[in-house]
Amino acid sequence: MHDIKAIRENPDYYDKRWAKRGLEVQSKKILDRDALIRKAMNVVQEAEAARNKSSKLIGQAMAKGDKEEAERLKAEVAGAKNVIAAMGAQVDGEKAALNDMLAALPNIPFENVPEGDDEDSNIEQHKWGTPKGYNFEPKSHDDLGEALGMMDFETAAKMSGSRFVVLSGLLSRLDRALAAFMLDLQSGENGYTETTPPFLVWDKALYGTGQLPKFEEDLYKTTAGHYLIPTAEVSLTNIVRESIVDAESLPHRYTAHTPCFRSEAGSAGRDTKGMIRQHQFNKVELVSIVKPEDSEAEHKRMLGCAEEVLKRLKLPYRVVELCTGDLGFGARRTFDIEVWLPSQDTYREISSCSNCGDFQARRMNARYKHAAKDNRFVHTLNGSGLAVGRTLVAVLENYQNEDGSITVPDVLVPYMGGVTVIK
RNA sequence: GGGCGGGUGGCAGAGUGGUUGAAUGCACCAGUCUUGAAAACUGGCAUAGGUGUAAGUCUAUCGGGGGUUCGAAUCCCUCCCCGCCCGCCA
Repeated sequence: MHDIKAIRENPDYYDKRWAKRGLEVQSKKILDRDALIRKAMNVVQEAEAARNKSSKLIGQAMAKGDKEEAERLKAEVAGAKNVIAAMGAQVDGEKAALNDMLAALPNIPFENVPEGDDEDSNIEQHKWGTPKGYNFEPKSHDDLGEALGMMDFETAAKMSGSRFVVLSGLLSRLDRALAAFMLDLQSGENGYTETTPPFLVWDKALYGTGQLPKFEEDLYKTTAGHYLIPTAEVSLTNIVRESIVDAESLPHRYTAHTPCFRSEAGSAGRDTKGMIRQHQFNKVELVSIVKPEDSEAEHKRMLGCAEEVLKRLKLPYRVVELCTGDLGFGARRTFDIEVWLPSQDTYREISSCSNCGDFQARRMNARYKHAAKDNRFVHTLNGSGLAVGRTLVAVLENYQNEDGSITVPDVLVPYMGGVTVIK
């Protein structure tokens, strides 16, 4: 959510930053509506003040037994109420319309974010590791998994349709091993508090993190009215919603291993093969709640925490900073981590670390006590640490052997019960 | 799912239609006293918004929404949450 006061004071700045994300001028219609609301509100409030004043006098007149005066005042109040009802309805309607406008506008990028229209303008920050050469044609993860008899898309399709998979045996175990390894790293060494949050949330929680109201079609909704979380970012960030936390308690760092549910509306035909794009996948998420002055440093730290997973798995990757045109709705700055996939001969996204500034905090009213009588909005950050399904894909492809077996990365062997090769 | 009881300021807890934005206690802030602290005493202490250079002033808010009334924390409806009992159930 955007600060209407800030827009009033500096409309050009907002328009310029929104323009970087490909939006037309917004401030004019926002401020026109805002002015209209304030004008109408004045009328309503004056009528309300008159009503309150007369009502109190009625009480006094009644106490004195002055029926005539009371009746006269009642007529006054009735007049005021007509104004309140008519103008009040207009104010409510305009306020809702303004709120809808603001809620649908994306966050504004930080000044230091590279400019550009789309992913072609993203900037590679650094690379780690070197893709190893193969003296055979590397297979795709789904070919490998199916050949092993441990990755079954057809069976999943029978019960759930496309974009689902049944893992079994050692691949199922590998999925669990990866998640456990990531959780141990993030909670044990990196200081994130391990959390088991709800997977079903209300609309207001999704509104808080920015998935609603604009992206409802990407979500699954239950008959009871809950939504399935598309990422644990929703559950973990909403931990601080509608609260005022002590400044000394910051930063808060949370991690959780959860399934994520995405309808993938609009991505028909993309990545239809394999496990890259599923309706349901597991992810270990990282969320930080920090003071505004700490969010840039925390962002770098979080990126490092996510990178560490790939380093220990010895998977080659690169880090890309998203340009203004490629930023997600709620983000002010984002680093993507892309892992090397030999079968595709390219890097594919496996993590996205975003600093949302106070954007989500405003939407969910999450503040910290800066000083007595001075509560300020926190900054929120989220990142994948990592997407488990895509990490499994990367392990299969990068650790494949010519005979179709998979060598288990050293750090995962203890989590695999000592198994060193999947065959 | 059924029944009963609750939801009031940072916390505890009064308040069942008329200067109640809300008693009281605790916590917190400032001051007096003290070498310092504690205790005691004095004062202050909710949030959001409109308006104003400012002092100020006005409006809204007692879980959310709606209603009754000249007037609602108080009455009615509805939803949510918490507690207890029953039923069902991993």
